[in-house]
Amino acid sequence: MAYWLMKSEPDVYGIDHLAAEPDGTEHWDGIRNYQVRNMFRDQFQPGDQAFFYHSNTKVPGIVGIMEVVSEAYPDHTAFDPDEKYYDPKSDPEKPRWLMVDVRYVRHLDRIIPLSELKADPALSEMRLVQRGNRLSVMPVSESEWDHILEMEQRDTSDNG
DNA sequence: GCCAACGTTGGC
DNA sequence: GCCAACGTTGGC
Repeated sequence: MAYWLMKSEPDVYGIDHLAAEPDGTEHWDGIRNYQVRNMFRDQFQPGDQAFFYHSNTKVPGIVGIMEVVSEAYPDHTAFDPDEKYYDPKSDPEKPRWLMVDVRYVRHLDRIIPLSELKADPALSEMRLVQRGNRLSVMPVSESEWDHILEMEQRDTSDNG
């Protein structure tokens, strides 16, 4: 089983949107990056776990956990001219872009902000905290995953 | 809103 | 195949 981190802007589609879906399940569409497409195609498996990360917001950070519940399949939004991420070069006969289904698992007990992830030496190898990283989906190692779940339980109050 | 960093496109 | 121009991402 693999671990992932997947970014979304909460104003567009946040973890509360996913939690409110029927069965907490929705497809993760709109990916138009080849590295991510290849990860979907070659590495994503049902049962994989993923952090839900809120980007482009006041406090960017990890807010919850979801589970991958499908293998990769064609992203149909690429075929629809009315869609924001329409790509005329993606042929339905030979789809260029893929998506996976994910299911809401839970919110974290607290948001773990990017600033805290960046400050933690144990996470210095994460793509997320490295300069100029622009991937919206990236792998997380098992040790990083476990470490972040330990951070979740950490008391961050000043005199706690 | 700014802008650094990066991926993609397309002329040559 | 090179690389400048352009568009996008996303933290700040």
